[in-house]
Amino acid sequence: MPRTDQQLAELREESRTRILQGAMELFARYGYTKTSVRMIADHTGIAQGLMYRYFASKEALLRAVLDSFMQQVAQILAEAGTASDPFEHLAQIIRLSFELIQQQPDSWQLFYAIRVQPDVVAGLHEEINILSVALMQQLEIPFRRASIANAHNEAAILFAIIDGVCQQYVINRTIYPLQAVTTAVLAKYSRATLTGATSQ
Amino acid sequence: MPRTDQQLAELREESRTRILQGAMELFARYGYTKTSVRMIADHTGIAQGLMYRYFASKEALLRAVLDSFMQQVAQILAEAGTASDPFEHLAQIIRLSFELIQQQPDSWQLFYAIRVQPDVVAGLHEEINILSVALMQQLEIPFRRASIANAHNEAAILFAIIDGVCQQYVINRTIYPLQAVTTAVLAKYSRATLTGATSQ
Amino acid sequence: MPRTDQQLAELREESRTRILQGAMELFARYGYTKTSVRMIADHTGIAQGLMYRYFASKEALLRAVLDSFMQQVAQILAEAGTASDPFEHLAQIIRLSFELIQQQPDSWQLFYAIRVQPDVVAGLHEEINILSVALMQQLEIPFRRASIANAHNEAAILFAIIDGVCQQYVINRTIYPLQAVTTAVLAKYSRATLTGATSQ
Amino acid sequence: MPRTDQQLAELREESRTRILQGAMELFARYGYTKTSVRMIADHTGIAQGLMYRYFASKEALLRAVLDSFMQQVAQILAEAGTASDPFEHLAQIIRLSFELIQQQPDSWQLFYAIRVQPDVVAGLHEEINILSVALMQQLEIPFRRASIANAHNEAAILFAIIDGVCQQYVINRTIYPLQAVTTAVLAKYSRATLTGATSQ
DNA sequence: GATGAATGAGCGTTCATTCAT
DNA sequence: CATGAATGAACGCTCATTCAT
Repeated sequence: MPRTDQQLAELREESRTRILQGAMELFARYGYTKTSVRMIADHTGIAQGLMYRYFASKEALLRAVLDSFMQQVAQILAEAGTASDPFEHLAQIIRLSFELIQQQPDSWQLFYAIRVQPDVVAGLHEEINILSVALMQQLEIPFRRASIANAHNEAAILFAIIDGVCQQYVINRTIYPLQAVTTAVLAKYSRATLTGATSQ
Repeated sequence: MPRTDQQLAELREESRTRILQGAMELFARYGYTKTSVRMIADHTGIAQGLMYRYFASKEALLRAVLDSFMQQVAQILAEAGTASDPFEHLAQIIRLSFELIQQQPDSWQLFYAIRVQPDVVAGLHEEINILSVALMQQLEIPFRRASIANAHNEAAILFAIIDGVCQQYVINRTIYPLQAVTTAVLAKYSRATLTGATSQ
Repeated sequence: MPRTDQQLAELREESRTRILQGAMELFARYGYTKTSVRMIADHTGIAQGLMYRYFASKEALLRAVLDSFMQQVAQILAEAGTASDPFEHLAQIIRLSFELIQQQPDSWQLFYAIRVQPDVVAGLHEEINILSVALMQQLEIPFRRASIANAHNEAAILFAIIDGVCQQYVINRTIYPLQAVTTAVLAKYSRATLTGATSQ
Repeated sequence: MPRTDQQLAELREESRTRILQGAMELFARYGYTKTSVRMIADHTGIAQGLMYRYFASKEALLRAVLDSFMQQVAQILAEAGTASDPFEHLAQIIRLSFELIQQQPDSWQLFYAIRVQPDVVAGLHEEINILSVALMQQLEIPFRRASIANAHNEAAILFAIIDGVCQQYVINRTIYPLQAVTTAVLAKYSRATLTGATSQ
């Protein structure tokens, strides 16, 4: 008895997700280059050939993995600013960012690695830029709401801090003092500091 | 008649440099993995086999490329702090960093790519860490001399800013507003701001 | 529709056998070193890469070839001594040995070549020694049963004769008078000679 | 001041000998395939290119090495038979053979390895055959002088014994009981045994 | 839809040989 | 005569991709 279209669609969706999920894990753990299609097949329990029904190539799979990751990140950060107080909003974003990096450092490492590699995935650059711009705009909001001068540049600098700290952490997870730096960054972006108390 | 020792040494030095230089360019442009030994040979105009007279392996070549780069960077930054005024010192370091990234963005891109890729070169992580620590210590000096509280964390944050900004620039050279950000960072680390004038 | 497990097993078995067989022929004909993986692929009509699904390396393939050969030899010689009379037993072994060398001289040649080459295959030496010792022990039995003095040394000498003759034959198949030598060896190890009739 | 022709000839001869000697050592120690031309150059202290002035190729060098070895062996064995008594003559040959193998097992191992390898050196087979035949003829003499029946086959068998024993020894130098086997072979070819005393 | 055996281009590397000096 | 840097064909091997079932 043939399956209904819906059943087929579900089957497809499940396989696709399984591959995507498994690839994400392995790419994150071993890096894109060192992860072979066979490894993905073994890890996910599907046949090698099947991957090519869902993704045109290994590179396309990487793209899908990164798309999924970036979408996730975009969504999480979009939901970040619930605080009405702009300084608290800022603090939330900072805290959230450093939590995210701790939760799945491997994925971020993959992202960072691909991001600096020119031309590994055609067209990915643009997407990454879109994400970056979106994040920076998110970041700009609280500065603007707090009437901080030069909100755009402030956002760029905070973005750079977060980026830089996250990357240092990812590279050197055991040693990097993420807690201390988090505290320091929060202090630097506290109401007291930003509104000009004597010491920052 | 055999060549003299000096002729030989010159010949060797020239070939070695040519390979190193060409490899640097290609690694930076296409990434380590996507650059094949054949490509290096073709690009530099030497035979494939010759590379192995000067470098034990493709990996050793990468190491040499990175070592050369890191040594250069370490030296430049070590000579950065000539100003007696700690705030000027800070400004010098910031300016210099952003100049360096503009001067050879390809090399930095390669460096950033390798840095987040675990295990591409055995033992390289340690070297990179040593460099990072050295740079952070350089950065700490002016904060300390300026009697800024929590100099260590301040250095970490400034380091993150520079790292983050440089990486953004490298990824998106044409669009990233490096000038504006430089100015903003300099303002943020000016005497006026750090010693607590009303607005930062 | 995926193949059934049995179909798969058959497919695999056929490929494996084909590679093993082809490798045996080429190794025997050209020697291990001069036989390239490409040659084996071309000769057997399979793709180069496929070999590595069945054998971990070219060396592993050689090992498999030799193991298969040695196992065969060990089994054949183990079944050699069916005669109740020790002298007839001896004669059977001698005849059988010289028959075997005629039946597959190439395989023996490969075996002899590898045997004198130290370190071509790690750990193979021990296996070869085990086989040698086993064969010598086989050889010792009839001497002992015939109450010949110094059976151990007699076995060593007969072993050397067989080895020496086989090797000469293999090197120079067209010219070496294997028949005549076989007859002479049989005479030397006949009951009459061994039990001390006037002439040997 | 130009050198005289004779001086040049001596220079040539010395270089040639040096290469030949060094190659022999390395071929014997590591085997032909595993010895690179560079290794020979380093070992002998001459330039790589120089080898090609004296030998057309690495293979030609091997040929020369083996020629030299075979010639040496032929000469030694030719001088072996000084005893007037044919049985003593036989004993001398046997003893000498087993001494030779102990003196330079590496060289013999090289010889054995090349000998069973088809086509490694073009035309070498014939030379080896010539040597074999010469040695067998040497061996035949005492049998004939002792009026042993079937001297030709007896020589073939003794030749096989020596060959087999030497090879076993070479393969397994530390374990093979060369002394005991030597004694046993000498006993087997003693006057008493050959002329038909009761036990062999 | 799913399987995994099969393919073959391309990789990093070695090394006998050549050649400018 | 002697040197050793330079060459490039060939090696063993990997792995993204295809295809028969």
